[in-house]
Amino acid sequence: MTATATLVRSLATPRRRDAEATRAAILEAAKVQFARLGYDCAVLRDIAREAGVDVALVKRYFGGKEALFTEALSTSFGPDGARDWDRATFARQAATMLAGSPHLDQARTQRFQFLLRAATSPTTAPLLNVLVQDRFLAPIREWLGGEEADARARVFAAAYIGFLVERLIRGEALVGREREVYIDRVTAMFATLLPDINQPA
Amino acid sequence: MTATATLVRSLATPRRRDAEATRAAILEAAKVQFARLGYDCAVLRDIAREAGVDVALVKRYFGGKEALFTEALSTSFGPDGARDWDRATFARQAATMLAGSPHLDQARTQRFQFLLRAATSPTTAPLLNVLVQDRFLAPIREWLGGEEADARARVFAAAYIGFLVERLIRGEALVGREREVYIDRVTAMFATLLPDINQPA
DNA sequence: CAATCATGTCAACGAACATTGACTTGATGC
DNA sequence: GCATCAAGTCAATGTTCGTTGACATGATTG
Repeated sequence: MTATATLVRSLATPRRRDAEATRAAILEAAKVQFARLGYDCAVLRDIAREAGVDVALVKRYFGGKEALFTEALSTSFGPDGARDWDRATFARQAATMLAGSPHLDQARTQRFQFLLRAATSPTTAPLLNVLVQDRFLAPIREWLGGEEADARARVFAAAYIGFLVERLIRGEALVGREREVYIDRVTAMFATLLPDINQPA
Repeated sequence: MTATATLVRSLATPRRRDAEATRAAILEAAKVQFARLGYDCAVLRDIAREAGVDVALVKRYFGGKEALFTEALSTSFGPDGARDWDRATFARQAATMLAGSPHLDQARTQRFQFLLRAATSPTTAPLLNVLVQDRFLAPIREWLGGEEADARARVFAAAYIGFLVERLIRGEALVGREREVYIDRVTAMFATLLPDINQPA
């Protein structure tokens, strides 16, 4: 687990005394740890060790744990969203993404874990509130379009969060037929939110 | 904040040396704190203070922090809603329940917060997993019946949690037309999980 | 009244962790 | 080559918190 990161750094960039690379390594390790453990359980020593760096450098480059978290969180909110989703296959794409292919988009899953953990920690929740509104809810609403776009966007976001939580709780990856059924079901639910589909009375 | 609990205890039950009452006070204070802060951020000293009790008594009555948490979680996992749902109106009933009464129930909100915090902390997630499996998933699965009941039950539970989370985050109650639209949308999603409805390809 | 046990109090230990500042090492410009 | 400064290392400090065991006190029973 730790070995990989340290190994990569020591082999790929054997030169030391590279401020930029060091800073980037710390930030990357921080994202991993914060996503996996949340702000409170993540430990600076582990982050530093995973980056192959001394703990004191965290202070030098970021100022402290909270500042490091803030920067990691902000940069994890990249322009990822639903912009490139196809309207016809939107529901299935979202469902597939939630099912989480073991190899495909580990980075994306990690980011969402990061956000969820940030949202449910009383320490970091305030920091996240604005970001969610601006960079997640608003784009989804705009992309969905149609009547009652706002309500549908919120329902989508809510269901989405629910599936994320469920995946976090279970931990194990979905495979085989179980995965297929899961995707089908979630797809069916998301499909009800598209503007061209009317909800049943 | 602290004053209330201490006050209640000191006035209502002026007699000390009541093991049962002490235990109950600790447990109640624990539920409040764990719901508000989560397992990691909650502090035994604050729990004890809120219960008007010395910290050492936590060990005496519960054994330790984790055991206290487990018991608090377990007793907070009561059967929340109706198991006597009508199959024809199940989806709408569930959606209506999620929309909630316009005035939010504080006790229920606290329980939801508790569960959510428990779910998203790596320390306590495994503990919650078992409870969810036994007391929530299994009954739902049995009630749903039909083909792939297990997968559908899990999807339902996940979405359900998501809507709870969304309500917790927003705080404000749903009213008027907004409430109607919300219920319609959620109903449409839940309806896809009933055994007699096939999901679209 | 005395003995006994449950209940409650107190002080302190030890581990974990963020933080800090002094010190060392390497590179860069003159 | 030497002075200067950035980059990196190391040891230690202070705090928070769960835990622990010894001690005190009130109730109950004979």
